[in-house]
Amino acid sequence: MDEQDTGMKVVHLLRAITVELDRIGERFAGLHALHPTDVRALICLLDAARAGLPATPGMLGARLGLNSAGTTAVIDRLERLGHVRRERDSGDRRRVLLTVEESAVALGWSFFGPLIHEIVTIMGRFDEADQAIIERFLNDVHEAVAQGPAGPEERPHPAASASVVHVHPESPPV
Amino acid sequence: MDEQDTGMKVVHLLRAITVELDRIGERFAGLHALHPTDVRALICLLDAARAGLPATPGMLGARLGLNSAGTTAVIDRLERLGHVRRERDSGDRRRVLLTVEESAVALGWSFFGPLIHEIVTIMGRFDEADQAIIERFLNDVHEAVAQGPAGPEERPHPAASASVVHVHPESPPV
DNA sequence: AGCAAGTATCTCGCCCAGCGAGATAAATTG
DNA sequence: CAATTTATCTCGCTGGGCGAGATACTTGCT
Repeated sequence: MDEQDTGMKVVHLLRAITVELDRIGERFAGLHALHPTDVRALICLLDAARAGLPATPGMLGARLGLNSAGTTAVIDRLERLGHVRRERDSGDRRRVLLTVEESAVALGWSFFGPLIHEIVTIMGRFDEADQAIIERFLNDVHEAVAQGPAGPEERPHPAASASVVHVHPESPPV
Repeated sequence: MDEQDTGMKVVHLLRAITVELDRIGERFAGLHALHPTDVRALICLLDAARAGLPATPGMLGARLGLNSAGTTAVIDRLERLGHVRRERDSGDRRRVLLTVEESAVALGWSFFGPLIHEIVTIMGRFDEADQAIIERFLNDVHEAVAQGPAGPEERPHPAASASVVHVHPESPPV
């Protein structure tokens, strides 16, 4: 087999995995009366919590590519379901801090736990050297996708990039 | 480092890659006056075309988890933009066959081409044995995610699963 | 053949997520 | 302490997607 072919096969596998993970997220959303956006928001808030960073509506909206109105709506929904709580920051009283409730954490684990366990198991079937190779590969891919395709096409603010995007009326393909 | 830790690191990398690929898809959508759903539809149609399978609205709607009304709307939008064409199946005249126009294929490559090239390049930096390991790993992960998390929870029709999902009013989290 | 049942797609009317614009409240600066 | 900046929320609107039903064609039954 040619190296290019293996490369393309890997590209398609990565895309297929992405599609499936999206589908799983949607299923999770449907099962718990959430919208896909709400799930993304929860993931974002849990990431922040794990990293020990304070989560605010502003940061959440930027991360999700929503404007302030939409962000308020997402938080309203999650709060109504009891998954997050708003608290005024006592230091800077303009800010609202978002904390995820225990229920949300448990909810996430109950759904994604088995899948995570499965992937850890798959990793366990490789010896340490091979695990290192896999990790290196994924790291490289992550770096590649993190800086976006087609090189630095445009990235005004690293955080709030998705809010407005210019549209080329008719960009001639290739 | 402990094996579990490496496993979890890989899980987080996979999730991060998924998030970034989603973001890239959204950016692509915004740049070309498409909705995320339209992009997913194009990917789906291109996959079918590459596999040599006939694409119909029914199959597309099932794949995207849309009902028939939504499916019609997606196709209307793509057709209006000149990315797909409807053709009556001469054999079974109830059916409509969808063909993607050259413009759509070129469009996809112009955006995702560089990213694909980058990943192929990354793969090229590994020797053949390591490439095989990476491919095996991704294959295993793909199988794991393809059959969904938490085992066979429910899958009435393998195709049209996402259309209706039962909601447990309050499933107690583990 | 001819009619009932099944299948693939489309039309109509509604709901609600997200957007743009603007309001409010608190911190910072001169 | 007024003016400006920052963080969040409220209001009205657009449009993607849904449920229900219509339409057109195929297949099965007698």
